Amino acid sequence: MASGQGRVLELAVLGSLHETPLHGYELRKRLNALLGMFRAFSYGSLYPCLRSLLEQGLIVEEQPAPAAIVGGRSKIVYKLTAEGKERLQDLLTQAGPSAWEDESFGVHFAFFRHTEAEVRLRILEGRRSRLEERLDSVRTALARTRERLDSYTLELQRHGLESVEREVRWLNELIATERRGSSEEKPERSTDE
Amino acid sequence: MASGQGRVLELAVLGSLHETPLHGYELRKRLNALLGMFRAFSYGSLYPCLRSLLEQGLIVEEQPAPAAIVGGRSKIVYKLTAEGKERLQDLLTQAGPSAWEDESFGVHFAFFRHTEAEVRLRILEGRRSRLEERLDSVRTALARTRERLDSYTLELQRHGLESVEREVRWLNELIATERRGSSEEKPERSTDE
DNA sequence: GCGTCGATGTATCGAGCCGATACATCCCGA
DNA sequence: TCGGGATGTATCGGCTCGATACATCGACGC
Repeated sequence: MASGQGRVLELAVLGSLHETPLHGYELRKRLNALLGMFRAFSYGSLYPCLRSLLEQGLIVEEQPAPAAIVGGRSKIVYKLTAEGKERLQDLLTQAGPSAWEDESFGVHFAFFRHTEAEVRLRILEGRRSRLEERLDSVRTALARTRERLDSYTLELQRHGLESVEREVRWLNELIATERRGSSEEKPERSTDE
Repeated sequence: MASGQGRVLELAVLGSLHETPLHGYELRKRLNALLGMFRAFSYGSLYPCLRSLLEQGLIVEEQPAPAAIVGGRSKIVYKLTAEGKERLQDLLTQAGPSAWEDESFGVHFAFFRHTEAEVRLRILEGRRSRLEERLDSVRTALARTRERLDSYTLELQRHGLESVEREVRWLNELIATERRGSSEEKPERSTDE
């Protein structure tokens, strides 16, 4: 049973197949290119997820033209079904913790183009408060134990704190841009799809 | 069978117990405080790891004085054995990929105080080249697909790249400091321990 | 005295995910 | 013609997390 709770791969796959039908190998390449430094899914996750999506009827194996079979190597091309598109819309509407935790935020963000402005804003804000929560708790813990820590640990803490503070600042800019955009007009999506 | 390959928790536990004997709950709190934003181990990892370390004879349950039992709640305090200390020394000497991958680097760094200068340098440099590898591969992939990406994805890529570049710069500073330090003297550790 | 609530404390289970691996085909250059 | 590298599908072992269950302690109000 693959991706029961961790819908994040499910979203990633559905979102990718929404653009164009793909087979596993190519799908993984695109996914990892799409997510860059944030995540890299492995086959051990991808194939079980594809099977699960098949069983749920959210995707189907596409029948290529016979000519294509003769020339090419055997590959299984998956495409979205109508139900799959519905589910994708569902997932894109989610604006709870499952959208802004570490593992999932990047994927949701990568498909923001297909997400409503209001949902985008809530995800961004949710992620920001999540990070600020952590910042608080780490800063508190640090204040209590600062004297007991050596210089390496201190440096590690400092660096960790700084990166997260930087990410919060990044989110602030994004949120400001979103607000500016949504008060005037839809932040123009290019002419794809 | 817990922590068979992923010695990272093993190192974290052994390293913490080296300072002072601890029970599970307190151990976890200290560990997570030590690692700050980098990692947060859960009981689902910690307890199996403790059991495994017990079986290997690297730690033992400490017998508290009877008086302590009467007053306190039942808790199981673990302390390092001689073999445990040996193993810790072993782990601190490791300077391979297992020391500089994402999941483990933070832990190794957090115990740099107990690590030889030469090993520290090799871990730092290993981590740096690991990150530069990833930077290369993502930048290459990005160059090939830049036109097909929307502005959100592009922003995600840009941010991801920037954070990692920043981490490389951080490593550069640390490496420079290490070299300066080791050519003159041990980079003074405060009077703890 | 009594309830109860949050922190302390030990422990396990289900499920997701990764890394390694196996296996097969295609294409290109030596 | 032979081998190596990219393409392609698929699984297995094992680690880790999040949720959860259970129990006790101390402090608080009443």
